[in-house]
Amino acid sequence: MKVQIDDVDQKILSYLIKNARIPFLEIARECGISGAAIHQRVKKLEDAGIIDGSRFIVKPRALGYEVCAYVGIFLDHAHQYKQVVGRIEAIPEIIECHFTTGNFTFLVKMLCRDNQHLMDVLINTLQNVPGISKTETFISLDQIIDREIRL
Amino acid sequence: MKVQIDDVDQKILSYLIKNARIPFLEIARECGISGAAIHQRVKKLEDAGIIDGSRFIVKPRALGYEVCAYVGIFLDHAHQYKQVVGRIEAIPEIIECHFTTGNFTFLVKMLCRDNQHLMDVLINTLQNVPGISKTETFISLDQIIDREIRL
DNA sequence: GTTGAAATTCATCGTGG
DNA sequence: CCACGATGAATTTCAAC
Repeated sequence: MKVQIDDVDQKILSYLIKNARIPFLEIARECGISGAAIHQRVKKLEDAGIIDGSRFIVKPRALGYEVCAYVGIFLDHAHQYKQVVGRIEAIPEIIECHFTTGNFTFLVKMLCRDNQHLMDVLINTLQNVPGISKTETFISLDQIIDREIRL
Repeated sequence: MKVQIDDVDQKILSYLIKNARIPFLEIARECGISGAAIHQRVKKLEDAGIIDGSRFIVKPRALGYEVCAYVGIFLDHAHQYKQVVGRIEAIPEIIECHFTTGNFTFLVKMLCRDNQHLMDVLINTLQNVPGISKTETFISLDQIIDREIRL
């Protein structure tokens, strides 16, 4: 699972991380090697699992999702982990879920249309999951940074 | 800043969110309209700021980043907000930063190579920022969900 | 908003150094 | 690992409906 990444791979990734639709030939010109070589390296990186697909980034606001919140989740008992994970996965408003050290068992990131919607998910969905004892909500009033790892 | 998105736009976005490199012509065939129409609609969505670029997703682990952590940041005084933001932006390990309600002033997401690296950022970088009084760290032992909004 | 066709550019294979 | 060359496909533009 450990794959060697050289400088050229890094350079390729640094372009693709910023713009998934950049033509391979443009990267090739920047790197001074042929398009076929870029093609092969990208394929290698994909096969190795280093690249995990690509995505267009859509602003949640534009789709009517005005509220972003993090929710810390407490469990009654640790052994309810699996069932709770299953229930959480079924909640579409949750776009990230981490199993964390510290006070919470889970820390999840949610996108909701408005505060009413957020409350609905908290009260009617999350708190109804067997095993979840309580939650702690942090509403993101402003997302100041959102970027990829620096290569 | 409010733009109308119809069903076709939604369908286009639903494809591009999952795979930024899918050919527009393939989307065109699925939607039953011409490739040129897809091209123009995507351009419209980009110009309207609904689409905020595209990215290849790279697994942090593959690049040697083994540790993902969320850190809650407390400030001495609220008016130090601006300076602290500036300092936080300069920390490359921080890939997200939210201004949040609740106990913390900021909640940031960090990627570090290992626990040693994490500790270094916490002690030598974050705690050295004037205005930051203390921090609370949640290490993500497992990221269970990572997805885009459901369209 | 949409189409269809044209010109350009690209992705993706070989084969071979 | 890489370059080259060929071909089929995709992108992009534009006139026109």
